[in-house]
Amino acid sequence: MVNARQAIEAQSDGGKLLMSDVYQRIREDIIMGRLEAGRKLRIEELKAEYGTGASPLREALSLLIPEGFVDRLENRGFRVSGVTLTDFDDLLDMRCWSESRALRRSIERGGKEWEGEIVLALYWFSQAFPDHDAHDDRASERRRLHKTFHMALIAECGSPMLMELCSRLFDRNDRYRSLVNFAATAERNHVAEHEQIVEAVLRRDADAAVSALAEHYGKLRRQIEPILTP
Amino acid sequence: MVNARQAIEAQSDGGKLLMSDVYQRIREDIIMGRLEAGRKLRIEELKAEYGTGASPLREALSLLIPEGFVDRLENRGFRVSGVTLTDFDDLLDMRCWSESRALRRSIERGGKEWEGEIVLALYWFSQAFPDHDAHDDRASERRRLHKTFHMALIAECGSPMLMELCSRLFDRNDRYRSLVNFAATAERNHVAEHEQIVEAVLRRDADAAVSALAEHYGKLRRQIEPILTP
DNA sequence: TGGCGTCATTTTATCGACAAAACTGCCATT
DNA sequence: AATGGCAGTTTTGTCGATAAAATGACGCCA
Repeated sequence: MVNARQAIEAQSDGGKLLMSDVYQRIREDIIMGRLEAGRKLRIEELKAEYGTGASPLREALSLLIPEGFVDRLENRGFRVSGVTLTDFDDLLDMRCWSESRALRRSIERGGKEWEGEIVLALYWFSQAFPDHDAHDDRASERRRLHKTFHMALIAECGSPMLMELCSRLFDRNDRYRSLVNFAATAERNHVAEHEQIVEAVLRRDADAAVSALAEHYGKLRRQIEPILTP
Repeated sequence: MVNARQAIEAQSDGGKLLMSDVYQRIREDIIMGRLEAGRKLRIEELKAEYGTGASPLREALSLLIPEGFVDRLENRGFRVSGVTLTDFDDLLDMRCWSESRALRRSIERGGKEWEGEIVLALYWFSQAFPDHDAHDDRASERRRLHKTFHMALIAECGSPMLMELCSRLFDRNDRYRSLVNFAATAERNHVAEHEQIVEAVLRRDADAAVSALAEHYGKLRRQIEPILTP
């Protein structure tokens, strides 16, 4: 769970705060599965791992608690929050209806430049994809492009709160994505799935777009199920 | 055997950690408007006010950031996040559709004991209300009973995440509620508004319940508007 | 008057230290 | 063999001190 750091550090913008840096690194490490679910987060260990003192660490972990990535027990420290099939199903349901709403409103409100952003984001994502590679920074970059695409879809929904909700749910979902191994992922044709959504969006066919999106999100469910049922 | 420790834990919520206590106090102070929007939160001031060191304070404030109650600027400290009409409208919209969903699902799934909880919560709320009083602890108690009632309505939606979302939105909304003075509040017949919702719920009339709920939430909009338009 | 650099003061972010709590391994007792 | 203390070790939560950054005051000069 260590050395893919430079890329993320470089991207962390303006962060003269030691704490912001460690926050983003821990967050990404949890999302990418480098810090596995349920793992104890001992302050001394993290100090060595992330090269900082206890105060920035504790602040960073505190930020991650309301986001649902970290749990805390009184006098028993921090740990990475768990992943369960029940939680995933809840998440999937939340995502389907909140993004559906956001997508419908974007389709109503979005103009040509919105369409352009989507097409562009899809292009970059599809470029990144064939080059599949389980190596950490590649995976991080792919995740970034994937998120950029999905956020572009709903960018014109007109509600900052709804955008933030979708963003948070997306990141929580990526914890589950990182659980499926790469072979399984390669079975799906991700680019085609996304193209299908875009095609419906460009036709301004909200119903088709929403159902393609739901279908897209639902596919991970079938990959996750065998992993989380013991 | 009930030992003393459990009793204390049960009585003081989140008990032994100094930080949990200060977290809840600051949170409530922001929601109730005792810490007004935009106000600078200097650590030294807070140390005196809440009687603790810098570390618990910074952790508590960090928890409040993702919840949207506190903003942070690099090397410029913390401040209470702002309230605007735009933000309120976004919030109102989010609340209407997320609680509508939660309420519909509760009406589908909830049983007799769910109905009982609602009736009970309404009873306690209506008891607390006529005794109106702008005094702080009364206001806090009324807020608590009001929230208990609304959470009881959606308690059977079956989605922990949706419940948490509604809970967070409710608390953010209460910041706006605390802006309207008590005279204005007294003009409304709060108990009647809530009874109307309950009546529709007990008839299992989801459409009527949802629209009564939306109507209820919308009423604050008219009270807020003159306050936030300068 | 009004903009600008400089210096002193305040405020922030971080570190190291310490008391209290939790965990661990061991031994005696049943 | 299992249970229940008991001491030693780790780990947590909090405090005070300190360097870096921001803020504010003041005088200088156009």
